[in-house]
Amino acid sequence: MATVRTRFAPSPTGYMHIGGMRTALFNWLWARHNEGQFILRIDDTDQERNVEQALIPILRAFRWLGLDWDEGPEVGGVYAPYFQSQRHLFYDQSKQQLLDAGQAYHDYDTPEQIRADRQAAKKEGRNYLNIRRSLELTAEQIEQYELEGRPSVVRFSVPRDQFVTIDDAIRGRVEWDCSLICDPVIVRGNGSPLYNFATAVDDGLMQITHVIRGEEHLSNTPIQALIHQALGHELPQFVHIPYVAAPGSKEKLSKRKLDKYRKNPQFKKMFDKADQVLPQIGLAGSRALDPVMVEYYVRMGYLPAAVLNALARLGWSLDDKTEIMTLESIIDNFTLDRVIKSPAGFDPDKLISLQTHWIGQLPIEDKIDGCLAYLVKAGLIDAHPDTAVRSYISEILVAMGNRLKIFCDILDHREFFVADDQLDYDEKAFEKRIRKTNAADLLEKFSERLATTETFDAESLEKLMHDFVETEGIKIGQIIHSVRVAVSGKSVGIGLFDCLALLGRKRCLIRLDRALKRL
RNA sequence: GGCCCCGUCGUCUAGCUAGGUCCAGGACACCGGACUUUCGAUCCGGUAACGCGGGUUCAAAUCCCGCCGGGGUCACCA
Repeated sequence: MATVRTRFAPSPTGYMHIGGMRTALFNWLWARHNEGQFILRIDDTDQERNVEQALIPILRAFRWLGLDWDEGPEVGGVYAPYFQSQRHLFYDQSKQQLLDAGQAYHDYDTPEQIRADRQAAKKEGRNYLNIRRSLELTAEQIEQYELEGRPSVVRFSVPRDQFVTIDDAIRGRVEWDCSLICDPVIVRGNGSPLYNFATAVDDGLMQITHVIRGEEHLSNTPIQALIHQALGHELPQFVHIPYVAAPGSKEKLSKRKLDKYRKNPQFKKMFDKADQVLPQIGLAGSRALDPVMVEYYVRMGYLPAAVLNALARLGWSLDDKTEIMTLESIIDNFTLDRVIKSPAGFDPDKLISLQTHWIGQLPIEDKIDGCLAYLVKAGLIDAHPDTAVRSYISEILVAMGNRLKIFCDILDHREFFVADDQLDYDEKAFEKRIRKTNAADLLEKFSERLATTETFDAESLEKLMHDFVETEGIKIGQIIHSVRVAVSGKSVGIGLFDCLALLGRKRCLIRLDRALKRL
């Protein structure tokens, strides 16, 4: 059996689409599962801008997830070049082959003519089929046109008396009536090839065995199949996987609908989080960074393992139970027959839950490193923390437990890093837990206890609290919330005694005092 | 509108190829309870789905037909 060769062919857009990443992942997975090759090819036939620049975020996304490519940019390969913009020779050759065989022709129709044809078809309510006027031209007329320098495109000549059939690995047998298919333009007036043509030429030349792509490409598959056929290529196995839909919808996830997504309840959380975090770490607002891009997850502090796990579960499953999977396990078990047919809505909540799992698996040192980056960027600690700082963070992380889901969540606990006089108070919490409850008296007394107690670890502090409550003859709820707000500025957070112990006696006393003075 | 694809809890999905063990399983979310300290933490529990209508059959989520619904795509973009 031939070696499995899959490919992902991104257009250099300057960012990596999360749905595209999922497609890339499936291609990579299938190649790795079969010990075949995964090729990265850059579809830049229509690129005016700086391709190299636009490619950086895409390659970075691949590297971040640990998806390596056997052939492609930077690594080369026997089928080089891997940029379509550098493959004109091949396209010219194939174009000529088609032209010579009468399977393609120069079309001299003007855009105006074509537009008129389309409108006429629409008006009459029939399917638009291009009119092959240029085929009626005499040799003299063509010569005349060429002399005039009249522009022409090259169209592939669809055999209108046929049916094209493909046997898709996921959809099964799909058939199209060629008499309904327009002759596609394969080469522009300026000589550059078009997607459907370049793709078929390259997939054939590069010996691609499996074309795994989003279902949205199903409709241009007959054209590619026809071109393969005309070029004498063996047809690759087509694998049309369901596209990734926006959360809670069946619509394809699209970068153009960002404004709409900001209102999507699930996506909204992600946007809000970015709005809150990014300014703190010196990045512009989330306008430049959104959850449709892989970059978002990188910058927010998600784990590759989590994103990989979530992406793999979008349209694919191992069995009826397994949710948590390592990349190795996914590779081992990844088969095409377990890919689902219907669109898969991207679920941010599921991602978070997977992320929570994977971050929980991380060795503490890695967790520290992950959080450190955010603390440094936010200016809360020095760039080169000593071991004391590291172990302080370590203790905080232990106390946080699964409250830390994403690395940037560490910024929700600024209270452990800011100077005592810089601590911000949540005014609503302060009002409710301190001002309204007339907590001043109790806080003062509690403060005295803290000042005199011998040991200041979580356990003894808890004991101290219970003693205090008993001697004062109050309920614990009457004091504990006030203390929390006084020392941390907020009403929620890690366990109170862990919080007090972490801050240490001195800071607790200063903060308690400061809170009292605000009254 | 033409062509094509899809349709199981709110969401991701298992089951459908070889009909019964499925009054449909798991996970996330949600709701509730517990933890005589909060919580977006932890533990426990609960609600919740085979789009509709016909067939075939002793038996259908699973097979057949029709309908309805959703989506993708119709460029000298990829």
